[in-house]
Amino acid sequence: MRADARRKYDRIVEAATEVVVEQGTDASLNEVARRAGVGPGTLYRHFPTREDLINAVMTNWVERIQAIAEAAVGSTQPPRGLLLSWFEGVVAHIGEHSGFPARLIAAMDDPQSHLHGKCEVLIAANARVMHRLSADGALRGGADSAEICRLVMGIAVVADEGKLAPPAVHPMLAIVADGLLT
Amino acid sequence: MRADARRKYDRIVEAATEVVVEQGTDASLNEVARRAGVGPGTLYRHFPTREDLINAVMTNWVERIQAIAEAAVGSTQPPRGLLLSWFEGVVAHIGEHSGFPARLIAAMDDPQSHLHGKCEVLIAANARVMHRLSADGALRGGADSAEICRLVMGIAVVADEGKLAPPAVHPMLAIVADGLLT
DNA sequence: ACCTGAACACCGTTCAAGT
DNA sequence: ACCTGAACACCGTTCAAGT
Repeated sequence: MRADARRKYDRIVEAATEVVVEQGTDASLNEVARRAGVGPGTLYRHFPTREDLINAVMTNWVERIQAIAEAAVGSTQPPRGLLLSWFEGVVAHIGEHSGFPARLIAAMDDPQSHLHGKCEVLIAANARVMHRLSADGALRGGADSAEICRLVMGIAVVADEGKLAPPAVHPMLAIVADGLLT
Repeated sequence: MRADARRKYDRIVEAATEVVVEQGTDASLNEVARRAGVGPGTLYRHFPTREDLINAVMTNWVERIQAIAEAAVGSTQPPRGLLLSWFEGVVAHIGEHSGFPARLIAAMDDPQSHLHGKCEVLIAANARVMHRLSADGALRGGADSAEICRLVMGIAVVADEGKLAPPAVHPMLAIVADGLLT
């Protein structure tokens, strides 16, 4: 990639991050191009699909979700508290950008999607937490990590769409936790 | 309402039903007007907002959800099976029109929405089922009907967005059922 | 090799003009 | 009283023309 192209690329991602934070994942791409000081064609050249762009905006999302999982695995809390704070972390982190939960769910069952890798990261992170609880004999068993992630992502959509504050999300997560624990 | 207006009104709802069944709740309103053989202005005169139109399309949704709840309340199944088939019925019925689950969730916390009444119907129907299970001492208690509905609607969104078949939805509902039952 | 920006087909929404 | 359909501002996406 030529130096000037690289520069434009960076400006686009920068602008996209701004716009997505303000207006969510469904924001106008022309607006992004406008704010980046770039023609629409240039945006499409670098990011042929909207998911490509979102994927670029969410680059460090991966590390953060892994860090949250790590914290849960290393926690000394009792199982229920540990599971709940992990779930709360996931919902908060996924829901930080409005529209993102719904896109993640769609990407889950579509290996074509550029966001599919992010789903796999989440599933793996969740599996680590489940494994830790399983070692303590705290888990009922029988539930696949992908299923659990889908469920929690569904709650993230509810929180996003209904603009719910964390305390309003808690009761739903509590039901799920009770369903998973022995 | 004048007779000719009434006729146009009916044709719009008819066309909207068709289009929503084919393309979901986000379908083009101009397309609806086109198919109804009506100017866009006429559509807006009868249905100032998109939710107004969807609400009209979903008129008999109410009776059907109540019938499903009735069937569950009168069932002789053991609690877990009863709860699961109620939930499955709800997810299937809500998810019949793509995009509808997400709209219902948004309407839940927005009393302004014309779809808000539909949410209340669902919450009431679910409360009846919960009451029946509670009488059998099968419920853990502590969960509000609205919370449970939100959770199930979240699963409906997951099913909708991920185009999941009923068997793929079952594991998530099972976790929720286990979380609610004693 | 890369970018621009006009152009196209679409959408939601409004409102003067008609009957 | 009710309807029409042209009109407006927007959007996603493409592609000839430029550097």
